[in-house]
Amino acid sequence: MERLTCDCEVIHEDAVRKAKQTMASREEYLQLASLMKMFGDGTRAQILHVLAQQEMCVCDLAALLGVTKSAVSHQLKALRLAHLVRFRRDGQIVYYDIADDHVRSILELGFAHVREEE
Amino acid sequence: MERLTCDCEVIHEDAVRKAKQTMASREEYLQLASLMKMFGDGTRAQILHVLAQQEMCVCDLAALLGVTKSAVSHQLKALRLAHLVRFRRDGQIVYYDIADDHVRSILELGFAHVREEE
DNA sequence: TCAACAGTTGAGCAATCATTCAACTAAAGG
DNA sequence: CCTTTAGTTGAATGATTGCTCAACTGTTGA
Repeated sequence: MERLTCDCEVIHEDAVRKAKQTMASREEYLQLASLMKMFGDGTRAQILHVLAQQEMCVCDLAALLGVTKSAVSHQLKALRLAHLVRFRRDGQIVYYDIADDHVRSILELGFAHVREEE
Repeated sequence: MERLTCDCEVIHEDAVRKAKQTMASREEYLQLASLMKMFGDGTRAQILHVLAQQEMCVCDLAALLGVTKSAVSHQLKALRLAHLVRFRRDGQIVYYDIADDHVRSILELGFAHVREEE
């Protein structure tokens, strides 16, 4: 009745109690996950890495990555909603770039990890 | 014929050329994405954050997160394959903890970003 | 005013994914 | 041995997701 999701008792009560104190809220973990999810796709990772070095328009990004403008635009929208990229319009052309330096730092750490392991 | 995926010409050839030089390989972006994907789920983010502070067994993790042992075990397997967690066995009990400090750094940066924005 | 082009959007589809359930392995204790 | 318990695994399922297609917006230049 009181525990629907776990079929076993807590084994180390003190460890669980201690963990509960340092643990963040479920809300925060979901926000963190949403953020990290933006880096968790090959196309988006590539877009972010390119934009971390220079601003670029949708059409050039599409040509660079070898995907349709539509696909890039969809991903850019997701990145925009996550506040990871900014954009400015110049005539018909929309230029995107990285919104803040956290993004660059996270990318660097990620690459460092990937390149170290085997 | 030569461009199947983009219905527009490259607008800024120099920008594209420059980007191509600093760009990593598709392989590397996919590896980066695989890594970041591990942080991109609420349950896994929570597991990683808890394990970043103390080792813990599967059963306690399940009770702490309010999910089944099976769910935790599946996620731990994914984290293991990504080399983000280690484990040791003591009798029937398996203790997990974070594999290296990169994980802690990435978590910290992520949390910093989440807590700053609005 | 209208044709052309950069970009956006939404529906639809295939693929991926997180969880549950049930069956399984492995270790401990009687 | 045999039972119990911690943990793993694989199949099944419902939800998410990334892409494509086609239709649309908005700006430019004739």
